[in-house]
Amino acid sequence: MEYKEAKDKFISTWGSLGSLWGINKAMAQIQALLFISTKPLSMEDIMEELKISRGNTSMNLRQLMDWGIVTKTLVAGERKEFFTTEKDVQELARIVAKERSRREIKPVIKVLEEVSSIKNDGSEKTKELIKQTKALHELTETMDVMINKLVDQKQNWITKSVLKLFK
Amino acid sequence: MEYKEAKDKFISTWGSLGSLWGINKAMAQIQALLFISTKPLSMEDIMEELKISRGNTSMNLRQLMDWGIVTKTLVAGERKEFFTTEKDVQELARIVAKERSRREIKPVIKVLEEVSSIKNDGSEKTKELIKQTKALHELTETMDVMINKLVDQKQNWITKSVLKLFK
DNA sequence: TTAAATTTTCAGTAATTATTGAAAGTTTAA
DNA sequence: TTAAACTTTCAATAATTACTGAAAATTTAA
Repeated sequence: MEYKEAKDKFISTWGSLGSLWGINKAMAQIQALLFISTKPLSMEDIMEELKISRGNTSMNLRQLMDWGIVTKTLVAGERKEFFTTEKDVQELARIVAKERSRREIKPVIKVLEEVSSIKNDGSEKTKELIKQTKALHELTETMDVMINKLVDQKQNWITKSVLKLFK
Repeated sequence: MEYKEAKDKFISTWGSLGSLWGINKAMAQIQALLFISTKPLSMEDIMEELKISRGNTSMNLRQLMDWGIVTKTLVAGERKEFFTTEKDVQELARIVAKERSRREIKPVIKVLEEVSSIKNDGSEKTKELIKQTKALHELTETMDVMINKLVDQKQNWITKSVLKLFK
């Protein structure tokens, strides 16, 4: 496999994976492109490389910046803006985990809390609703705590401390 | 908040969350409904409760069974089929984690392996592609191993052994 | 200032994904 | 057997989501 083929394969695979972890294809592909680029890319570069429109590029870059994954960089002597992505995979994982916790898990926890604390009128179905949503609440919260603690361990958290636990 | 409101809130929240972790709304809502039901439900019950068509119900129940989350159960004296979902949240989490690993993570790992092992022609961009996809490969594989090990710990894996690690 | 370069916004459209409903298929009781 | 009860399939359609392209807005060089 040559460079071009490998690159395209990486970008398209990462792109379709993106839609699974909650971001759209273009957003994931832009990130992938920046991730393997040796230098900052302009909007033109990205549009051309991925064959997507200016508007699409602009909107998705904005979202990536909202996530904190991509940043604008100045290139000496150039008027237009250039973009780079976080290059360290572990830092990337930390950012994604934090954002997903904030955007998705926290709101669900809130609803589960509300639902599981309704008044128990003694009926079978109310008891079951309370019991099951409580269990779900506990699980979700524990996972959320785990994720956040995990990603707070800056140095080699995965390879060092966690893996050996489950040898 | 009364039972009906709490139930609806739970089902709709779980439904919209579903689309985030890779299954569609109807599928997630059916699972949610079964999860808080005190008895097995028939297709009619589900259709009526969620106001969805027979076809939709049938297809999504099938998918839930493919995932191993929902099972058919016989109800004495009844001709039609009834359905139940796994009621234990931890078992549920294990099933979901395993399935996601198999369906999503494993294929990505395969591509990352391929891409990161292309011939190094010595150019900057090839070196960067190899370096970055290798890092991603390592991270993804480690996370996958973690998830699978985690969910193999049957008893109280989360609350007992993991949480205290990150106190 | 101003006008060229660049980016953003957004209405319209395209592409994708989910849902319906009815016909075809299957199962079961008698 | 057969016919009623029930389930599945799938073409048609609806709903949702993504993308385009051009006009409006912003930035910068002179």
